[in-house]
Amino acid sequence: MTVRTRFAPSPTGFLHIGGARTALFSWAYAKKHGGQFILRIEDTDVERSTPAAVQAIMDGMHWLGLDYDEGPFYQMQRMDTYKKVLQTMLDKGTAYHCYSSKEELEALREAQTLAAAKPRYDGKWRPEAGKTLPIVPAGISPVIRFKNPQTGSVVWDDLVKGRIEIANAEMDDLIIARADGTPTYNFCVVVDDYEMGITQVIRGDDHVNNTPRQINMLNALGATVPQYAHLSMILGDDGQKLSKRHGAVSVMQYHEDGYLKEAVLNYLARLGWSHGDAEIFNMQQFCDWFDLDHITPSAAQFNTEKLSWLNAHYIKEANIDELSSDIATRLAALNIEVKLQPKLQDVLGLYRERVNNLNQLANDIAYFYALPQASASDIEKHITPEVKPALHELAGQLATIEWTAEAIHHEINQVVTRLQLKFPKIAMPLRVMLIGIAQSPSIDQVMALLGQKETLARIQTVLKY
RNA sequence: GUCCCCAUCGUCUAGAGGCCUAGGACACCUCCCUUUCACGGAGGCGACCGGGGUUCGAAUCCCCGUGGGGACGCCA
Repeated sequence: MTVRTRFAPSPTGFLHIGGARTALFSWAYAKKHGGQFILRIEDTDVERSTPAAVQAIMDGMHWLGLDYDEGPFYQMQRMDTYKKVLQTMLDKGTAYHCYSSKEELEALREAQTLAAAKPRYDGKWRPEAGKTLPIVPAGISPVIRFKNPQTGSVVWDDLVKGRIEIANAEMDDLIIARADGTPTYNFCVVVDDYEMGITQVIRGDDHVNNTPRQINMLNALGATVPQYAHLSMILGDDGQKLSKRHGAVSVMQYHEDGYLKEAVLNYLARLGWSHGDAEIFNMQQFCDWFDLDHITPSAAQFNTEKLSWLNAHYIKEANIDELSSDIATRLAALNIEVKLQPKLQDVLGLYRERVNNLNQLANDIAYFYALPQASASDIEKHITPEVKPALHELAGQLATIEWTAEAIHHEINQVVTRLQLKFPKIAMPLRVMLIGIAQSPSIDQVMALLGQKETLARIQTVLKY
């Protein structure tokens, strides 16, 4: 049987880090086994679902390169199918109409909670051999409930958590269609997983409790039960649960925040899954290695520092043209236009080794294309009266030489030696004058890239004071 | 409250009864490299939640605690 997995988000918000990892694992599992990965949009909650959220989710998946083989399928467009199945179940007696009102149910729940019992439906309208049902009230449209078995238990071997057994006595008859006739989540999932031939359901931990109900419905439908793999959740950097109010951000935010998708992907893959000591691997390797056996069943805390470490690695590895185009975009956002000289690729070649973030990279090299603004304290600290003569002398010499890093280095050495100064004594003020801060790569290389004319102009500007 | 799940360095994890004196990675600390800041290199610090079993032998299996999390909607 060919493997078919799916990612089934509800379009009520962006694709966050947890959803992205679920999608990644489902995707990788399908790839690993030469199967299909399906995208299904669970939009039956009309109130909260939005087209913008659908777009946001697809944008996130697209950025990460999580391509799907089938879909997107929208549940709202599959109503006919659901209604047909609903009718079949009603006919077969595995589902029934329930006329209990929302108010009635709420009161019931309240009473049960008060009595410290598990809130659940009391089975008032559940048909039973020899049982007389209440009189159907006029003018009330009923909901449809699934007739869940009341004895025995549901057992499945979770591919992540192992054997899980839940007693049917713990479950009540869940509503599978609302009063307005629209089917609900657990029912749609069952019908879809069945009809789409899903073989492995890989989803979040929070669905563990839905699984036995879904298995019961699958059985009622005479369907093959897929395998289930429940992924534990991802906690925020602070160990707290991620929520809209606290720390949950779109994966696209990582793009904006200067992370390469390769880093995010590698990080996510390694969060809750491992392959021996492997830390750095590309998606091809990940798909080759991926298995459900090595997923940790416990929750994992997100660690931005490790993500940054991976980001640094992938910035070094990145294709230089792709990196350039990314950085040019970020510079544009800073209102800095990349000029022809120095070539952005060359500048990046000098800088990419030292950073772990693309925004930082753009920011660090901005001075090549825009005038830097040194702080008064840096100027005061480094451009002291005693080095000014040296700087003047150097400036004069630099105007005459061939403009290469070697020649510049040689020239600085000459001046330094002649005036009996330490190299940093002159390198630091040069940095402040040229770059605006006292930290940079090798100053001679920076100057070589900046160009003779620009370098001298910047030096003169400062020395005039 | 009921049910379900989880538990190894600060963090991500390796670990399938002897390869464990518990390994790797991030972070941190020290040193080296050095023209500053980084990068890089070499070291270091640092964990099996507690208690009972089972066994010749337990991080690993079982039970009980404890702690954390999840579910209990005409949400998904």
